[in-house]
Amino acid sequence: MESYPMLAFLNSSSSSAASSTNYYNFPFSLSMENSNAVNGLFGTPTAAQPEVPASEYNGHDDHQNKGVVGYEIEAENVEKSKTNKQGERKIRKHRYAFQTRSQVDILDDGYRWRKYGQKAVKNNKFPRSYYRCTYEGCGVKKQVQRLSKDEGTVVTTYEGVHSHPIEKSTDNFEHILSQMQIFPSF
DNA sequence: CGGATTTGACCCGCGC
DNA sequence: GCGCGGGTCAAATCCG
Repeated sequence: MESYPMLAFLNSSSSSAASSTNYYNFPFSLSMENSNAVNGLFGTPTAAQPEVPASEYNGHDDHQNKGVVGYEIEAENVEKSKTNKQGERKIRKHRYAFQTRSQVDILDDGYRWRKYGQKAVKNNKFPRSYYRCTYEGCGVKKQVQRLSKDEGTVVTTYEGVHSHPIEKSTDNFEHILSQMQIFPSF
């Protein structure tokens, strides 16, 4: 539970932008290029908490001094057969929750998202925003919520895998980092 | 004008 | 069966 895979990922993979200053551990953004890598990385059960409902974050924050916390949430079965009530396949989607510290809610990871909903969360004065990837055929979703207790903590939950390249250049990665203030574990 | 956002309604699963 | 909470839709609105 103490070892965070994204650290290894940052070291091994494209850390060009982060090479100059590597005191921050930025989980996604870069990794979104090849979600498979993320899938493999997080496939290893490192987290002690298998599935933590997002609501758990609010009242119970056990993130002592970790700037970034990432762990896999394996959803049992996310079946959304709203329109057609036929026999929908029970596709189990992988969900990855990243807990970061940022002043802004929108952490631009290079993909284009369209906001499609916003709901108030129980035990949280901040709402949760729902985004969907606008690429045709790409049903990747993400939701962003802010801890009411720690205003500076933002939890981003990704759901699904992108099946297309990134649209925006990764040059703005440093810009993304400028938006964030991540506190190292030590 | 076109695409993104806002926002209340609607839907659905679940627990009582 | 009903109410609640979470997730999504969609019409109105905003904005570049």
